[in-house]
Amino acid sequence: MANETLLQFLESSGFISPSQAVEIAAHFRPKAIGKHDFLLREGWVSDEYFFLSTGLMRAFSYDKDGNDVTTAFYTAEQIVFEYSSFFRRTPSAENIQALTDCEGWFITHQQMNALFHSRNEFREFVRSVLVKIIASLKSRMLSMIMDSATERYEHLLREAPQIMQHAPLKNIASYLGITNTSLSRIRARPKGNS
Amino acid sequence: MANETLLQFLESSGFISPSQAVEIAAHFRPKAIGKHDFLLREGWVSDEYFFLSTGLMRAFSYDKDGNDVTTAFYTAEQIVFEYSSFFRRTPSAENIQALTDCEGWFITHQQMNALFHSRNEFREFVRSVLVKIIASLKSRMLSMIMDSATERYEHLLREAPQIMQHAPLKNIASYLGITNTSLSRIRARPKGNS
DNA sequence: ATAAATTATTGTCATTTGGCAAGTATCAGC
DNA sequence: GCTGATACTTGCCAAATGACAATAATTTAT
Repeated sequence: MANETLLQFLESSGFISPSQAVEIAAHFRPKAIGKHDFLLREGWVSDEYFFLSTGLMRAFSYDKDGNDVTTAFYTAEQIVFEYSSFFRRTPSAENIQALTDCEGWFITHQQMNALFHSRNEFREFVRSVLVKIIASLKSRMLSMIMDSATERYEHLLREAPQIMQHAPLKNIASYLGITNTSLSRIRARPKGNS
Repeated sequence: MANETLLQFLESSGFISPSQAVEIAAHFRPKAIGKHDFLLREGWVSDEYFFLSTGLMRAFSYDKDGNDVTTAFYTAEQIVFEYSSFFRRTPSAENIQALTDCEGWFITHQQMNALFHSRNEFREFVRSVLVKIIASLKSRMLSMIMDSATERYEHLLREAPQIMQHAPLKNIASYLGITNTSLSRIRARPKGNS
């Protein structure tokens, strides 16, 4: 497994030059995760800053009735970790699981912190990753407020078809904030109908 | 206006010592915002990293029908800025407005970046602020998925009564993702009823 | 390949929430 | 204090979504 995608991801942030990317990427170690295996389990402290180069993952926790709720999907070329747990060194409330066979590269919390404090460009990179996470959470939040379930579904279909192809519908339903029954009906409804 | 609350806020992050807090706080300048005035308007680039020491603010934007949607409330002792706009130097999609007379302290983007790169402890502080924002967005997201409108309302009532006291109900309604009609009914409903 | 388990769809009906309009209360400016 | 504007409440009904249960389809394990 070569690390081209990692190099490209580091550079695409706009803060890291090609030669810096090579130096930084040298700290990352490869990691493969089989379908259905876990990157993180509830109660663990997230210790890996994981770049997903291929595959699909999801994060989930449980509601008060014990139902599994998907809180996030992670498609290729994203950093996957549990932000609160990782930075605060607290037990994670979430699980992160592979929906397909996955491959990627990781550094530990300690390595990440060392790079963060020693390299301006990596610092900017880390910050930009956090800002990107905030922006996507906000837009999902806004969508929950302003859009109907149907619109949210169609948006996901348009923006992330990989998810539709590989994730079970019940996971997609809870991610969209609806029941699987409703999702099933939305999908059955002839498209373009009001 | 003395800066004790700012000092205390910096220290309470756990990353900044009292003497460092004094040095860092020295860069902040005081700012007062009258009720209904704006800290940020749609289209501007957010350039102030603003610590709100007293008062209440809200962020809002507009949906496709032109309705005002409250995206966030900011109570005292929080950093107020538009994350994407501030860090990416792009025009803000949101407005940030004072709901009561407000006072606080700010540094510019440039000052913030200088401190971020020159001081380990401030760097950790900035990161912890971003992580806190992410955590609160996630818990609000989860609440949108798992809780009923009534539960979300009661939760807000419990966790942030200042908001209930000073924000118009229509702002609270859009923040909770419901219409003001529905909020009105929820409030009218005898509490504890199912 | 088969059986068991999981996942997805569909029917029926209840509940929640929304849309609109009328009426009431509150607030801001003069 | 008046007056107009804005905000809030309430009634009526419609639309969206959920709950539960019965299939149907698909996946997984053997």
